[in-house]
Amino acid sequence: MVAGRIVALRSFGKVTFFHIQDHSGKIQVYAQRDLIGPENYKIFKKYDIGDIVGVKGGLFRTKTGELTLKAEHIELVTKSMRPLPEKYHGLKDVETRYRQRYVDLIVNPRAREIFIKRTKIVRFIRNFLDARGFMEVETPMMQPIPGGATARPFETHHNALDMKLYLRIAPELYLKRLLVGGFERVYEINRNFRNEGISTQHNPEFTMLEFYMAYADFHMLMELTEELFSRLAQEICGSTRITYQGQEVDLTPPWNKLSFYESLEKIGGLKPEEYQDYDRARELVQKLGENAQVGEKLGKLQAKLFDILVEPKLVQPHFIYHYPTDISPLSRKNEQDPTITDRFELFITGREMANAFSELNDPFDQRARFEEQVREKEAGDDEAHRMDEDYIRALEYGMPPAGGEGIGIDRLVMLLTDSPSIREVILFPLLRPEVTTA
RNA sequence: GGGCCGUUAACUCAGUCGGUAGAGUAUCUGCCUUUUAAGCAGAGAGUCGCAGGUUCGAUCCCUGCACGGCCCA
Repeated sequence: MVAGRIVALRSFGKVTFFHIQDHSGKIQVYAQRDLIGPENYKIFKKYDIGDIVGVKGGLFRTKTGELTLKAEHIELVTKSMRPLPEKYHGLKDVETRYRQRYVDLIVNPRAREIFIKRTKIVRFIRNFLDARGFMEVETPMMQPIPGGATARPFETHHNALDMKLYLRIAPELYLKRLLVGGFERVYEINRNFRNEGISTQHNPEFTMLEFYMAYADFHMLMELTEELFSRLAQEICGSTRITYQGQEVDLTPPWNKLSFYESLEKIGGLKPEEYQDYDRARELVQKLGENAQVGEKLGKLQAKLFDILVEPKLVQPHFIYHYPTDISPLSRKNEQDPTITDRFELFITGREMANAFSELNDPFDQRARFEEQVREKEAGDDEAHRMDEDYIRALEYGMPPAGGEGIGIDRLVMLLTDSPSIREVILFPLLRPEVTTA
């Protein structure tokens, strides 16, 4: 007995060909009146495209050579009350595809394929990390202090405790508490929530991998990242050279490495005095059409210059390292130059794919960084990091030196499935509610 | 938040220089025992996104709104 949904139907009176589809694919069925009986055939003729049927019978090859099930018995399993979209053009309307993903999945093989690959990618990452002694954990999604990133959180309220809670913007500070607790290699793959705009690259809830590795530093993480991405590409796309939206992307290691300042010069075309002089940097940001607040830190201005002048040009994989300390409140300072940190970001196809650093484990420095962030928040930056006394207390017990990294799973899936929009790789992307009546 | 584009049958799309709409698919009926976008003949199916305005008359022109897409901030 084979069961599946009828997705195509060609009837010739006393004989009918149709295709049924299940999770594994499609197969043609041949139904002959004389074989299943005139009464049953009459009932069968009432079935429509979209109905789910069960078929019993043996296999044979038709004239055209297609492997086909010769039905001895057919029964209706589930009746479809709504017609499926047209067989030839399929369902194209993107709004309907996202709102009624169930229909999209029935009729568009490409949609099915993306989500199957997504599952494979996540499974591969888990295996990759598990094989290296990492332990998958779950940390709070609802947090009293939303930390670990600079972003606006969603707020909610717990009635019984009468307290404000936030949906997490990152799991980072909890994962590092686990390093303190002695779990030396931990990771979490789960949702983060950021109360920001929606675009082809942003959904308010998105999936993030974060992992932390005691006694590792950011150099080791670069190697690990190269290995993870190149092996993933090999596994999912069959090659480390892939195509994204018509551009060739070569993920074969080793990848390009440039310091943040080098990238401003070599790729952004700036001279040191243009980005190191506060007033000139601010002027340049404004000239490029970005707003620059009065009290904004130099690092922040430099990051804006980077976003405009450098990031879009990083199509091939690039590690950009040594980010300004101003904009890296959780990263360990560089030994030689305390104005920069031992942090890198990975860019591919002009997009940030990963963010990693040697973790700041000095409680005194961490307190000073938080205090600086609080000052910025008071000065009007509502994305600045908040003070987290318990996190500092945890560091005071001693956190082993460690490297930590975050990788945006949605963007990674976009890259590996050649998808132009994040909504193509999220089963149910956020949309405004439908007005309708359907 | 700004700009541009879209919204017509369940789906994919035409269309009306302003006179209340068509095709193919799907559905229903009839014919058809190897088809695969099967074929032939016929039928039903639309608050032309919503609300105003202009007009004798608006799906079409104007304004606003909603939803969506792309780009920008």
